[in-house]
Amino acid sequence: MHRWSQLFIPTLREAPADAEVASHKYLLRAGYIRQLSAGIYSYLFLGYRSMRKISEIVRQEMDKIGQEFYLPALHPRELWEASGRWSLMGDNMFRLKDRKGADLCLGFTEEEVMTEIARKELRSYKQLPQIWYQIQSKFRDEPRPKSGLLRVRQFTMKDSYSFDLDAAGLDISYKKHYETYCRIFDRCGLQYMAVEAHSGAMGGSQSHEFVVNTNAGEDFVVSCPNCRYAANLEKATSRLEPVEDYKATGTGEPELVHTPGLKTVEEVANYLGVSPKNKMKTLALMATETKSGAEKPHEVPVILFLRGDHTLNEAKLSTALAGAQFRPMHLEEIQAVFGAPAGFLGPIGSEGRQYKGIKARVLVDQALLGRKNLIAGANKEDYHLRNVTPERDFTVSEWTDLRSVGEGEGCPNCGTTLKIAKAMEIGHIFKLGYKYSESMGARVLDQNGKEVAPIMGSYGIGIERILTAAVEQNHDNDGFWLPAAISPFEVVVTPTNVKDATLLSTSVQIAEQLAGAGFDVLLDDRDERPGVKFKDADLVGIPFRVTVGKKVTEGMVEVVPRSTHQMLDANIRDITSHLEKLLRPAHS
RNA sequence: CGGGGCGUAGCGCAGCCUGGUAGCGCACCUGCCUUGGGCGCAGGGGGUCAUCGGUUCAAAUCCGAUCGCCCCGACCA
Repeated sequence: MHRWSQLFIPTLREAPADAEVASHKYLLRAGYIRQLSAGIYSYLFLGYRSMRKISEIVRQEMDKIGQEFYLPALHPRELWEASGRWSLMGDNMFRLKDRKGADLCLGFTEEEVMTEIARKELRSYKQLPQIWYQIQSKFRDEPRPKSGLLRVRQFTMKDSYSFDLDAAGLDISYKKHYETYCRIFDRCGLQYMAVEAHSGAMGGSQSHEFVVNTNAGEDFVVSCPNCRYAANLEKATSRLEPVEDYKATGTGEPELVHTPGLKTVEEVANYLGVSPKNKMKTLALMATETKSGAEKPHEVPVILFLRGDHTLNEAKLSTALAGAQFRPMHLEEIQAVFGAPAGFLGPIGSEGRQYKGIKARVLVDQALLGRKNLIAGANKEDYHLRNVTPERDFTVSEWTDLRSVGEGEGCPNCGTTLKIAKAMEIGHIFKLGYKYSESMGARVLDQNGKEVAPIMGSYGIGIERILTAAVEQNHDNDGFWLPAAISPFEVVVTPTNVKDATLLSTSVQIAEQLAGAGFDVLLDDRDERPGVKFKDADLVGIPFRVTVGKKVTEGMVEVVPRSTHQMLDANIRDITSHLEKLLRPAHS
């Protein structure tokens, strides 16, 4: 049992003007956290107590499938050179030098350290599978820390890594993590979704994100209200309504139309009285590729074609370009590649286009497959073409999924209209494949005595994100309430007046009784007016309050759930069983 | 990094345009009063006005630079 009067719980009437999202405001106001610098926070008593409970849930569940390690946060450069990520991570990595001038970095994630251990220690298939995890600080020099604890530069991550002999083994390790993550987030009391995710430039064949719906989130998630389909917008696909193609005009061959000064899809479609769905959109980009030969990176022109009303999904393009960086072409580059200005670019002749002798890569979105008689740019200023038909008028070497799912489109599985909502990522699981074991040289002997690289997976949970998500999901104008399992206390006992000896002694007795029954109890024994205590109790997230007031003379107190404020009178004799029903429903 | 905004007491803000006295609310300390939703009265403490430099008899205020923080766009737990 803790006594509020002796604790440091610095609650604030007003939130600092800098705080915008609910979780940031309320965690500050409730005295959970204080900011030290951009994206760097201190956790005070209540905040850290909640974090410890979250970590403990994660630990208990992870211990069922893996083994906990504790790895260094300080890593030598050589380790990251070995995996090729020392340069790849760029400015996102915190780097430093030791007194001898040797380069070090702060742990961004721990594939390298784990793989280093595997490389040195694992020798035989008999030692596989392994699942190793830790709960540790991670350091990322984010370009833009934001939204309180949502995007920070130092945070706590549970990260685990699996090593298996083959893909079938990886499937099992992956599934174990999937199920474990569900148990963890269930126990933390979150409403979450597992969605298919973009595996990023790091490769890897399969990946799921665990997300929580909230407007404070930074991702968009596409989900089907009917079947179980759910995916990050970066990865999502949809079923498109069929589009009626126009009848060919004239000879049916591509035919120039004069479109003076009309550059956008909208303008051209309006002018010609056609639908953007029957127009092609052309995008011209420059990608930066680094050949595996490891010389200097060079730029490759990339030409993309999409349906006129569709938008490019940059994550999908990134996958199509194997992770290469890209940027829009400059106007001079467009002129040089197409011989025409932006706004009038089109597909005909794309195969032969090049820039400074480097042949352009041409990608065509799948939604154009089978379409006919489209409107497209003519690669001639102030002209477009009618009757453009892919594969007849220009060759398509790659049909690719490049478009973002739009509002109102159908589920790829069942056709029901998809929902798109903002979400916050709280966990992510990846099948890594052989990337690290190969690059770093981890090898075991298989049953035949042959040397093989173990196949890996990597799995993360953001501990602070769980707290942040819970606050985002459960707040009102007075503060927030946490699921009991991750709240710093389960119940606060509030005497309305500590100068009244009966109220105080009854409160102490109730608090001790509840603590004795295994509840995590806070006694608000401060000499404050009841209003102050009620306001603070509402602010700090504790899910239940027991108010000890005048009714003690009749042997009664009030039990108030924070989420609803629906107070119930309870007999003091029954207070323990009353709270057991509320807080331990499974046992009673 | 590109764009925008802001730095004055622990928090929220005014003062700056038009240079000369640093102010308000909350919080904090003392006393009284009060005790079911941030109560009241009286007294009090606390500020290198982000930093550095310039202009001036005189700078929170005008000028320049730097730093920090927040927000909007490319990255991720």
